[in-house]
Amino acid sequence: MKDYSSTINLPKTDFPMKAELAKREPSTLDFWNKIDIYKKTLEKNKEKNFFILHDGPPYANGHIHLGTALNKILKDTIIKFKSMQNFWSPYIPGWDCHGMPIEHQIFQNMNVEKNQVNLVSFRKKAKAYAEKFISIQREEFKRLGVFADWENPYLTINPLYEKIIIESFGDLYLNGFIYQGIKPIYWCFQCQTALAEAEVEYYDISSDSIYVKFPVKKEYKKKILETEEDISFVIWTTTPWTLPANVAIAVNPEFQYALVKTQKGLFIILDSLVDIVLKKTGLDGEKLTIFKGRQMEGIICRHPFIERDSVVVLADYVSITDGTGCVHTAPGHGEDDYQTGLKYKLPVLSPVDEKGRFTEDVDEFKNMFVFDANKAIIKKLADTGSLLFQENYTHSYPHCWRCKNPVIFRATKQWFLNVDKNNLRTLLEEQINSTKWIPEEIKNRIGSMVKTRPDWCLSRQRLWGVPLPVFYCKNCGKAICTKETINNIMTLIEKNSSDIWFEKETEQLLPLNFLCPFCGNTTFEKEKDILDVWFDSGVSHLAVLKKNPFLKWPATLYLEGSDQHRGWFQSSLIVACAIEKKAPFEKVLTHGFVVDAEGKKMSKSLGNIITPQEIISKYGADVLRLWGLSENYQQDLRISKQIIDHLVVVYRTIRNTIRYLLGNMYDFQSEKDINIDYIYPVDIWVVNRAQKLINDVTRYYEEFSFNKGIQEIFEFCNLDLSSFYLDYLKDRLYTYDKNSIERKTAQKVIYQIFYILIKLLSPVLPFTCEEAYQSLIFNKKETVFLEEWPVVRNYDKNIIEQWGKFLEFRKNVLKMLEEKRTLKEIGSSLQAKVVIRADDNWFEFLNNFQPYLVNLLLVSQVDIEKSEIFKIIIEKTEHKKCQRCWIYHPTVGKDKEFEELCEKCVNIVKNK
RNA sequence: GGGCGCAUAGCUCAAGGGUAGAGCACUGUGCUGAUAACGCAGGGGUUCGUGGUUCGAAUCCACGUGCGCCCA
Repeated sequence: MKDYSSTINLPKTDFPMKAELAKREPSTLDFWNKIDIYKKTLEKNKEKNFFILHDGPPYANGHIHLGTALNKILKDTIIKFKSMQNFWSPYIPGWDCHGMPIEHQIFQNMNVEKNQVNLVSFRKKAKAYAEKFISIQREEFKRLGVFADWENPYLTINPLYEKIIIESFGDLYLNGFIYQGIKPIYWCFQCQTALAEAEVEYYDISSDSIYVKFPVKKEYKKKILETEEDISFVIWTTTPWTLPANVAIAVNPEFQYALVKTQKGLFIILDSLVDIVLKKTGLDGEKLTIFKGRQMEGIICRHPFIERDSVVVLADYVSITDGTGCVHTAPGHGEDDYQTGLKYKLPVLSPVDEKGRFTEDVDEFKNMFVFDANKAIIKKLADTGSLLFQENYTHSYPHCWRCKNPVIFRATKQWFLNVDKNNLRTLLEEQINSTKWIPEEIKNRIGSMVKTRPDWCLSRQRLWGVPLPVFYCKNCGKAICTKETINNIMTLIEKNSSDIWFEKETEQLLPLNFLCPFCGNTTFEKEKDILDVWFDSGVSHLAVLKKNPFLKWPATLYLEGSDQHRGWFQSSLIVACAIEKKAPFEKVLTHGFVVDAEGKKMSKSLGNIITPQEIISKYGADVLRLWGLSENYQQDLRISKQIIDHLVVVYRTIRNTIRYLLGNMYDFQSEKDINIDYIYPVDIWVVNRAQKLINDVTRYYEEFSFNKGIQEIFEFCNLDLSSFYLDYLKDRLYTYDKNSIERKTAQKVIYQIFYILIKLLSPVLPFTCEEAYQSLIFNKKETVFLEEWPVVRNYDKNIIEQWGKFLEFRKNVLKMLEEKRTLKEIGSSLQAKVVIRADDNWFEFLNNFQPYLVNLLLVSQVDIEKSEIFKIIIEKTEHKKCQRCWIYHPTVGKDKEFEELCEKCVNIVKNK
């Protein structure tokens, strides 16, 4: 038997089936780099509509993880999409460079303490550290295929950026948003320094747990019971030394409290703890009444040993299991207490100095170290008859990470941004309402946060940051921040970076001959605290969007993880509303967090961390991108070996479809070819189907639902192309004459579909699409990213519907064929003859598809007969197989010269 | 402990009161002219649990469980 494979037109392409992305992607990166793709794609859209995605700065510490990778992949995909849609969409990446984690790391490297360090050299080290990780992360982001202005990122350590931070602070200060208040912080009396949350470690210690009477003032007793007897709240504390700062008693509004009559008077105790308290204090008791905590709000008690009121307040953190249910509250000595204090506008007392000794505000215990004062205070309570009970109590307590001593909570003077100044909070809420939040539900989340949030504490007792640009007069002690001082600092910082604040003496930071605006004095001190890093990034829209004429303010889109509701979204919004009276973004899109196969977060201790580097080096960046983009990223995103394996298969399917299209276009290369008219109905269908694909995918991308778009593309490749259209097309492509109308029109369709697919996929799989695009033999631009997004032409819904019905019919035929195949009556479907008994409707419908039914069903014979009932019958064909086109045809054997061929093939072979 | 959210096939996702649906994976099979490919068919679900509303609930309500983010 003769081999005819050399006489048919088989696919031919250099585009390999095996992706080997890890190996191939770097050369695509080189290519992009060489042609300066970011600039080129940008210039294409000069003077077009703006689409400004403002990059939230990742922290310049460590390598990127899957979360940061996901964030950049999403941003990049959106920008690539918008750029192809001809939007002016520059992408200026940023980094957050100041702050605790870097400071902490440098201290560990240097192995010294905060007050031992040379500020200037310390800051140099911190800067170098940040810069090191900026370069590392930059390369890692580039490797993901992200197009950006990598040479000109915005950095919060750039002097120009720092200048804007100072300017913004000054702006807020001069408009009255900034005030000084006091707030408790962790304080190490040994190291004499403030500690951040990350710098405390919790160990168990044994403390004095005491129950203390707080008598209710006479005029408030009737709120509980009309009686001549004294009524007292029994409070509980494990830090007796904080009692001098007591200003309130907290009760839980929802719990039941009892008034208990004992030998020592009437006591208010949480109902469920009465028995325990009586047992411990050795008292007998009788419950007189029961009431809800809520009813006691506002009752005023007397402090047991200081002339001061203590008011009953409500707090839901009051525990049902420990103590007495009435919690001693000192806003100067605890975070919970402070928050409650803010709510009730309680004074923040903190009569303790930096060495942990009582100040003169506590006359009786003045200069006494607070932990030593515990005993003295307990004695005092016992002497005055206020102490009801005392025991040792073991509990977890914060300690300094360096000296390992227990820390104290101590309130210090700090700078705040007043969220209610000039109705700022109302403006924030209005602006939240007029911003488009995606998904919509997150509006509630940020809305309720802003509604209840306290003033923003801007002070940090740290070294690695931008200084709080405030001076204090050495004579009158007043804080000074004026237009003049701010301008002077701005000029200095622009020239020298914020290091200058730490390098120079106070007077050198002030304008020449500066006088205190309050008292005319000439000597000053500079503020030692620095600004919260959230303030650094919170002004990025001013420093980046406002200062660059090629960008615009407000941004079109912010896109960050859902943790940024509390973070950057809020800090940016507050700064913008206070200064510009408007939100800095039009839309805000959020994504979830990356979790493992079980939905658990990734952590060292669980050992379930997967890094982007692992995936890229094994499967390539395009597979990683496909992962992020084919999940619903508005929820948490799972990742596991199985998920990646699945995506590799999806990737291969798409790649292979593209490869097949390319392989059949190797000789399709002129405008003349493109201008042939369609003649086959099935071609017209697939072209319409592709238009619907463009329409659907574009709509999904517009709403950032990439997963839905990708699913549609994938199903198009699989269902419409692979399993039907391309399978059907093989006969036309392979067996007809190279330049026949059958083959050329098929190629035209393939060419068009290829273009559509490549464009729709290029924001998602940039490496693969570029590679495929470069394999195209004619009519291409320098890069696929200079192509324009396909515009949807009108498509005929009727055609799509008709063919949908046909494909359903085809499915039935295939099922019947499979039955015969199982019975071993046929192998290839080309061995089959299909007899269709059709009623009038079906007869008419199927006749529309003649004379192509044999081709469309990939069988050798189709007979349609009219009948009452619809039925499909499969028989084995009686014809002989053509050895060239494999179709079983009645003309096989008719030609003397080529007895093995059908009429069509005989003609083609003879013409060669 | 509080606020916000999520839970549908082994995996990624659909269905938003009326028989739970795709693709992948899996199993079987055809082809050997997309070949580390391609075609066809099949099995696979207490829709996280428990109650409630309803003629009828994956869908609406309540409570719970698990998980995530933020806060404490």
